[in-house]
Amino acid sequence: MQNRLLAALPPADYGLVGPYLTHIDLERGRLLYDPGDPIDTVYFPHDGVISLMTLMENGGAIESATIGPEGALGLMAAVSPRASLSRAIVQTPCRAARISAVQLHEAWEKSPAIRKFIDRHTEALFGHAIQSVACNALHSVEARFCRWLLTCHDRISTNTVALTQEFLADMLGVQRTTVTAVARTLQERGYIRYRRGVVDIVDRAGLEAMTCECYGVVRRTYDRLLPGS
Amino acid sequence: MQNRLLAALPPADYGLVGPYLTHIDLERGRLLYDPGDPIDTVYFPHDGVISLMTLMENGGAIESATIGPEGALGLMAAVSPRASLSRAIVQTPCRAARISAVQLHEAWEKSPAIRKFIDRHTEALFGHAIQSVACNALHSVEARFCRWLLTCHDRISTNTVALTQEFLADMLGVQRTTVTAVARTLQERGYIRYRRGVVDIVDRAGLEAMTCECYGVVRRTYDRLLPGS
DNA sequence: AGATTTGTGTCGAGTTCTCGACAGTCTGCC
DNA sequence: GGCAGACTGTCGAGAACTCGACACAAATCT
Repeated sequence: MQNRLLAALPPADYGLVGPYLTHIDLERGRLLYDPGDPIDTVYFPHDGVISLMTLMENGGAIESATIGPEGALGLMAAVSPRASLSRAIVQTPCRAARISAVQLHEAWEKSPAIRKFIDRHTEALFGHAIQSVACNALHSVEARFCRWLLTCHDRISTNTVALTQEFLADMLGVQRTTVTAVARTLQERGYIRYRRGVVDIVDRAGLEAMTCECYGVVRRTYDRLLPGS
Repeated sequence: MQNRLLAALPPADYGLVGPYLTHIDLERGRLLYDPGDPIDTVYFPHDGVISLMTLMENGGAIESATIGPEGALGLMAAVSPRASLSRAIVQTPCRAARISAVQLHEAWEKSPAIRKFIDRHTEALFGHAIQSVACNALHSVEARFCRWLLTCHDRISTNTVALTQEFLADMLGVQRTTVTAVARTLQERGYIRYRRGVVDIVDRAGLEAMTCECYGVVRRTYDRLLPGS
């Protein structure tokens, strides 16, 4: 599996970035950026999920968007230098390619194809964010729980996700007890199985029937704007 | 009052767009874009507020971001042609300058200053969106009501906002009866006065004390990234 | 093996908000 | 002036979620 943005680049354009890419493994929980950090490195996940989290004054943190193999973390820094607006942490263990923002900026200056996919990615990520604004205001925790699992499942190659209910509660911005209750009903319906720190996705179709439209909307936005898988 | 982006452009750069700007009045409620519409025109408000709304499948609509004199509507279309992701409607009567996306794109190609402010604006708008994701998940209707009023107040020159509770309920994604209840407590505390279709802001400091941190966070993001008023 | 830490199950009181209903009021239109 | 339509006030049942508390279970450490 390979990052979809990189994979879709024509050879000549890939040649501008390929030599500067470093391949790394990102372990779960690794902190890549905090708000205010200068974005000096751009990460292209090959699989797995990176979460963008908005930090609140009380120390809380809630997920505001995610990055997977269809995109990249810090991509806007290729246009011009900037600071991170959010915290970025590695959600699932992740192979990735990274490149310095400076090198990517040079490629951006030379390649229309690279400028185009960065522009498209920015738009897709914005679309993701505004859909989440609506989702968080309108939809139940149950629907959002399913959406989160499905989005994660799309980006990994297994049916097993390592996460604690406590952590997911933070992501969704709800109480841990609420997550426990939702997880129980999903397990009773046979859509998932879970144990301490692990969730298995058993019946994707079941989750899809229970999530809100936002899952599909965001997914289609990415499919429309960015290279297919 | 003048759009802050345009006002901050050096004369030489302004010369690239000035001749193509048309000044217009936008009446309240006017629909500028719906999802999927090609963005052929960019609007620079001199005062007033334009709302970006995410449409849901059931016909509902909820505000996901706002545009005021510190920014512009459709600005990303200056980079390359695209379709709107959301509905854009005029929230308060609004003087504005408009320019065709094609003309603005030509200015974008020639002027580094224009490219820079468009890039900054995109980032600020993204910051606005991700803060709203968190806000909608974590904060009470009361706090969000105050935030909405304050954000609006920043962008108009009067203490009077024309809006119905029904409409505001849609913006916030809550029931109209909830808005009524919140409005009543704010009036009892002397922060606002309202009557059919009109809200007067009486005590800004009171509203500021009651809103969430998100108001200040978004405002500071704009101040940091874009030209001051 | 025992001790400690971390994650989960459950309970219950309390709050916030939903959702439907209906009456009353204001505004503009004919 | 009267009518129609749009906006607001209020009520009440019920659902969703919060928040604190505590017991229990699984993983980790020594």
